[in-house]
Amino acid sequence: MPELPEVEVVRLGLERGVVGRTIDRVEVRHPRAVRRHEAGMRDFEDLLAGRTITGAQRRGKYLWLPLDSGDAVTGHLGMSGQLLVVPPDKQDEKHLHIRFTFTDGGRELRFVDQRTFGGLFVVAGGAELPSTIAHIARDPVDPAFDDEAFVAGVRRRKTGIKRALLDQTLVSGIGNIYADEALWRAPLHWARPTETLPRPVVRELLEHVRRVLHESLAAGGTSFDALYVSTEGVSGLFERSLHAYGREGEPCDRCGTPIRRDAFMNRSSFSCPRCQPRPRRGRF
DNA sequence: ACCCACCCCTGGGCGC
DNA sequence: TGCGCCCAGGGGTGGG
Repeated sequence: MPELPEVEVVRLGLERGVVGRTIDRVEVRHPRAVRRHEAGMRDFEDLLAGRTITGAQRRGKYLWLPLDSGDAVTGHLGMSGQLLVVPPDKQDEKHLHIRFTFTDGGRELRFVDQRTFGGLFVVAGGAELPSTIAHIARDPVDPAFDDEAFVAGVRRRKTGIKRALLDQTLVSGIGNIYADEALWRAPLHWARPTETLPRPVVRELLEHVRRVLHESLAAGGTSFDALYVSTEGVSGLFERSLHAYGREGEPCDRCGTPIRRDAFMNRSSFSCPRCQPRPRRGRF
């Protein structure tokens, strides 16, 4: 389940592995892997053949590769998407959906996705910021992220704090794992109403978000269910540093109380019942 | 303008 | 051993 640190690890791999290279051919093997591309998968293939990749960019969990044509190959890894840079003679992965070969005959770029929640598309003139993802907010690792606008935005919402953290139009890059980890560190209960949070508390929470994202990035990300790997196929090591996510029944690292799991938003929320007590009037 | 439920998908784990 | 069910969950969409 790639979130910001995992996607950033992939972006770094793309920067090393495909930037500056010229695409020879693109082969789409699964129609659903090409998303939001009106003209269809054949057009996707045709637009990319012969183009040179000039960069590797990221906003939140979205990635894009600007091309010398001014277009951009844009994509989201969804739950299980992988962008692998592998030797051409390596056996095809079971869920290999899109293959990019290059004019230099070197390593291929492969989009592999078991659950097909992810996908790629070409955005015309999207080299700067693809229009399709213009609604995605900057992420907390972005130097241009506006902390005070985020604080004000959170306090304007009428929702629970975890919903706000997961809202990619308010702040991007945070998914279930890092939301739970930041809330554990804060510590705040996931249902705490946003409008009751004092400014300094929101600022502090933002710092916890930043810190956990940076720490995870330094560890190569979290490979909780082995579906996330780098472009080189390497798993991240941050799972061993998680305090809340996936630790139901295990003792809280702060107070020893067993971590609880709540069903929420069709997913799980992990928290410490003692450090993160339920608010009296929470937004569940 | 904002909030939220629903749906897309596959494989691993588990109970019977 | 096999079947069916649940779970993982980001984000687009459409309804309220």
